[in-house]
Amino acid sequence: MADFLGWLRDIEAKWQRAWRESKAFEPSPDPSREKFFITVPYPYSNGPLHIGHGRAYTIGDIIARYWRLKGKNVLFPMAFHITGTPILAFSERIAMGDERVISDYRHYIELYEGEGADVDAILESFKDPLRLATYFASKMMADFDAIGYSIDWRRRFHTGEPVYNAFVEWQYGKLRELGLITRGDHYVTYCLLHRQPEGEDDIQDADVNPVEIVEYTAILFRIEGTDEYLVASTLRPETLFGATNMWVRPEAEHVLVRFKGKKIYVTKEALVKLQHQHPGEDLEVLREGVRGEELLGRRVVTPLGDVIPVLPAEFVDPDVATGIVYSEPSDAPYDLAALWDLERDPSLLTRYGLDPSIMEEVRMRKIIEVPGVEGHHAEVVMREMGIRDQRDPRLEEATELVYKQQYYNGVLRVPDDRFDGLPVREAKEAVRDWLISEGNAFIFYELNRKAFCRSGGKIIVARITGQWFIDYSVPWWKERTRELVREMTILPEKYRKAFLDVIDWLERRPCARLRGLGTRLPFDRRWVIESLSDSTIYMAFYTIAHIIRREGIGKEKLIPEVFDYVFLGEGDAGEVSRRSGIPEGVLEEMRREFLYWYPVDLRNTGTPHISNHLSFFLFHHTAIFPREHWPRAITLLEVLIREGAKMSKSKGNVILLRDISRRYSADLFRFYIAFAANPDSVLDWREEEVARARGMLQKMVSYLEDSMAAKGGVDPHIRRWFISRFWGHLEAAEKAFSQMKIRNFAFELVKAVLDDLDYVSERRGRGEALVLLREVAPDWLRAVSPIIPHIAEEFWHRLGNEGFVSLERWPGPGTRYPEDEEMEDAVMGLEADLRDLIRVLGGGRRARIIVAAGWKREFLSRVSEGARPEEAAKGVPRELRAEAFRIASMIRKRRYEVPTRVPDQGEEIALIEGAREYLSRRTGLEIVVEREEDSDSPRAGNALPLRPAIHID
RNA sequence: GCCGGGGUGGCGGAAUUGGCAGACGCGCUAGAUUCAGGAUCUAGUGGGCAUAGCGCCCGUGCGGGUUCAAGUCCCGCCCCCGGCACCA
Repeated sequence: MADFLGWLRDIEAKWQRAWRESKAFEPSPDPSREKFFITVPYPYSNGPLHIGHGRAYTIGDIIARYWRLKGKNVLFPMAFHITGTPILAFSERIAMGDERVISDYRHYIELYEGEGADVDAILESFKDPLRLATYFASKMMADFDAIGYSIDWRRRFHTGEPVYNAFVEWQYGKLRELGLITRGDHYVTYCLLHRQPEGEDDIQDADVNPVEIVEYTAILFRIEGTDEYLVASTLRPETLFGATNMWVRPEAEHVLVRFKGKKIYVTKEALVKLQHQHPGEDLEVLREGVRGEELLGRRVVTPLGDVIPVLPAEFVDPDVATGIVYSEPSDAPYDLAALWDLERDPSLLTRYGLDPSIMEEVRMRKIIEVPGVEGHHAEVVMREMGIRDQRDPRLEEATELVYKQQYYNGVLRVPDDRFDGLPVREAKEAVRDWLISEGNAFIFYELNRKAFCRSGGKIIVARITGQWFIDYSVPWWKERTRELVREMTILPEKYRKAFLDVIDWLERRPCARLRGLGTRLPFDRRWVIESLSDSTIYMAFYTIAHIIRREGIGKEKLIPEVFDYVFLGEGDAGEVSRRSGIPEGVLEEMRREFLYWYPVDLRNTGTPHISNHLSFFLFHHTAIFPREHWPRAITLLEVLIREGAKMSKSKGNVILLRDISRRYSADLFRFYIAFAANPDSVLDWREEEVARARGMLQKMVSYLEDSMAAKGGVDPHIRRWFISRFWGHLEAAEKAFSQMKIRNFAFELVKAVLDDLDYVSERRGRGEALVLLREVAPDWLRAVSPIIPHIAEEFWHRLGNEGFVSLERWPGPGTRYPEDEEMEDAVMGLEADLRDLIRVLGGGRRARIIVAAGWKREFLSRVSEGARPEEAAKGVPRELRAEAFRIASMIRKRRYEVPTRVPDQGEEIALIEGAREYLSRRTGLEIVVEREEDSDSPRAGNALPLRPAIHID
């Protein structure tokens, strides 16, 4: 075939059209048939999908088609997700004229529209985020169709549709009634430029260098003789016991503010953070523009009552926490280094009018004991590393080293019974809690690093008040969900543990934001339900979406009572009809449809969803639905990479789904996805392997074409062998499928059968292979149709069949002929042995094949029927008994495997005679068959049933 | 750090859960055939030793252990990947 892929694409388009026109995959409830409801999470429609997404949909479609073939009434629906900020953000950036985004989207549009389209007009329309979303949704539909997915598109929707909003509002009303929605404060990364929370996606480099929120303890130190406080921040409040002095950066700008009734000094940077972390609280600024040097030389009283001086240090960063720190040189390398600097160079003090004698007030104390560390820990480490001053960049490393050792092995040694003897990791929390409870400290949130949003705005930590949460920590809810996970099917099984761990780990989770597309919280309309939280039970909506659309039912009619009735069976259809204005019959139809299809039989998606979407999916089902409507199974896929590397836009190595039907072919893609890797391993898309897969399909098609009109005789043994193997492959495929080993499934169905056809071609000639293929073709086409439905459909019709192979039944079971399989294995083994001998001997002219004597067959027949080899050997005539025991010992050592049925000598001779021409052709030897009884070869005694002795001359 | 998943030939990766490790494929080697195409076909391919075959020894990150039998189970290490919560 000159242009195999071209031919494939043509038949693919043809059959896709035929399926669509005949509405082949639009199932309705049919109580006489078992249903199978499979879902794959809907895509987020902000741009074209790539083959990574395609893996889950393709495997999903293979599963859908398989169960359809097994006779189930299969529903495979799809919808589109538009909730959240990304679509909104892209739309806004297009409206703002962001060149990079515009160029990306222009490119996407060109990809789909081709020449002559008004790209600018379409781009212009994207200023409306909904238009952007629906544009890509419709393109995704076309992409999916072009891969041959058997989706029921009547049920599609997107998450911005008012009717969907009504559904989600109902869901959240339910969750609230159940007491699963709570409200409280929440700390987030917040952009000062945009004045809104911004997550990882909006922060520069956050994907590679993560931004985390860390908790400092901000401790109040009263300035002696005043009612004002310096507030120093620390990650290690337990070191307060060793505090020797305060550090202030001389040139930093500080402010005096009234906070929680006290007058406190912090840096001006810290003030902004305080304001965002304590919104709505009185934060009265009393003095501004206080330079750090003004504070130097004062004495402060620690919460422990010690009096310590305020000294200058340049390592103090005014933009970290409160911008002031206290010094604990025994355990903090930075502090010790700064003290050394001051001792070494008194001018650092005198320049601020401080008398160097102030250093005498600094009294280092050892408060943490670590086994094996003598003296001050910081000093020990710094001397080892050779660090001398506070500008040394290795101070970070030294700090980390000390902290690590102390965290694991350190014990606090202080004159305070409450804390003395506590391990460092416990002391830290104990001291912090004590300080806070006494009003001497508060928590100050800070980032682990400086961060800026993509537009350059500074990111800080802010408190969101009145944040709505879903409270996954509610014990009965967790327990119900655990029960579900323990009962349901999860494949591969190894992920079940991951689900249980996620359930344990989940606590409260914010479920709404103040920005983004989606559904508003019904009980607080300022908030939009966050995108992962509005997609947990939407599979239920598929069961009625087409009816809502068909009937033109609007949001206003979809009052909560409608969903109560349809999904929970609550209330009375007549009453609900009166209230909602939806005809009673329609309500009942929706109820029937839901009851028929629910629960979800299978949800298929990638492992990255375990810790979020899939767990929420399970949680929400157990909260809202009765047990009989909980999901039945989850199947999981690992990710897809390309040529060993992750696909990413920045690498420019993304293959779009759109390209599949143009650059490859639907069946080739499907086959490759199925064949390249099992779902639980990473699939590496490699062009060379794709070409290999194409070669296999081409070979398959070529066999099929040639077989269409094949007829003629076939060797009966070879026929039984082939037919038996064929059904064996189908059985193996079914078994593989049941374990989600899709690769093995594809292997058995395609490669294994092709290999057998090749073998028959070699053994008996291509003509016989084609006749055999013609015999099994209808069954083969049915079986492969889940993977390569277009090729299957094409040849199914060429064979003169009516109707779609896609709607046929899985074939079999067929007749197996284990003896023929075993006998042919013997021929293969014989060939291999002959080849070995030629290699060892360096050649040969003639091979005498000596088949085992009759007495061995009688003896071994008894073994194959279940007798123990030694027992059976006893029945052998005395003069042969030694030989029989030798064979028995071989059997026990697995040096010889007894055939399941030992053929008689005549049969075995016929077998080898039948293979003589083949063996001769393959080995270049003349083949002669002899009986052991008649042979004068010294090797004749080696002969065993189906393992003849060989004598080469 | 916490939670999870993994370390098997030159490479990607198999091993029905304790039962002949390396399936399948890539690559490589040799041969055949043909150049109308990214070729195709045949044989070999973990290391070592042997050889009239249907063998022997060693080998699954490291160190111990259980067992007739361990890639698989147990104990202790090392390394890699993913996730860690207003992100679709």
